[in-house]
Amino acid sequence: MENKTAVITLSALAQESRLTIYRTLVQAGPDGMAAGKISETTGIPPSSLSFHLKEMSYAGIVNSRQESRYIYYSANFKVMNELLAFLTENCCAGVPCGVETPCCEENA
Amino acid sequence: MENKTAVITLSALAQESRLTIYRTLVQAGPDGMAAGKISETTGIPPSSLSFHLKEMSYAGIVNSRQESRYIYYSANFKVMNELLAFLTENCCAGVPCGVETPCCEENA
DNA sequence: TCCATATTTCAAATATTATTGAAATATGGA
DNA sequence: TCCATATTTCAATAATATTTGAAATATGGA
Repeated sequence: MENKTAVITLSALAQESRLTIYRTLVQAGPDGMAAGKISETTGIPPSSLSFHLKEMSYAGIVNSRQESRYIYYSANFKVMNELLAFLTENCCAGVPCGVETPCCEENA
Repeated sequence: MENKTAVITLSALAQESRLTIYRTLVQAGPDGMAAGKISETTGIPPSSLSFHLKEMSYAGIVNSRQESRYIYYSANFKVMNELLAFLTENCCAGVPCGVETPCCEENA
């Protein structure tokens, strides 16, 4: 991951509405949640929500799929893992240390 | 960590100059780097650098200490670990998975 | 096709953030 | 104290992001 890519990914999370949306989708799990339901759950008006989901899609932290009249959005764990790896890269200058941050390889 | 705190932490990283500064400090290691040297290394003018370091300090992702006429800034690994934990919280709805993201507990 | 509903786009206003030269402040050595 | 240098603050500008109602578009069922 490059610096610019990481900034785009981080920016997609560094905003209250979007972080709320992201965490709602993490909770919702791999099947995701329809846009209308996200709006209802978070209290974010549809047009604002759509704006933010577009940003998040562009950054790659969410995926979407259409199902009948609904569009389901879900968290993209693969991109999140890449971001975490980038942020901890060269951490401790290579010295091994104890912390382990498990994340969802299965849903990646 | 709360949603608002996480947004502040993420915002402190979600900007090209600041991510560059942060990664420079991660490379520099626990002893950190003097402000002037950071400016020189990254090409960010002193006044801009000062502005960004202030943001980063407020968010807690960097620490600083004065040494003679120099102020040394260093990455705060503890806060970064807390952020990573927050981002991966409830990941996979509790299902254990294989990815491990080691980070610097020793420098926390 | 027609309708109800789900979602997105548009547009305009508002709010927030970033940039940087110049001035101010702080520090320690001579 | 005086000077050289390190860093921050100020202030004005520029750039970017956020918000949301209304309108447009898309979808599938009747």
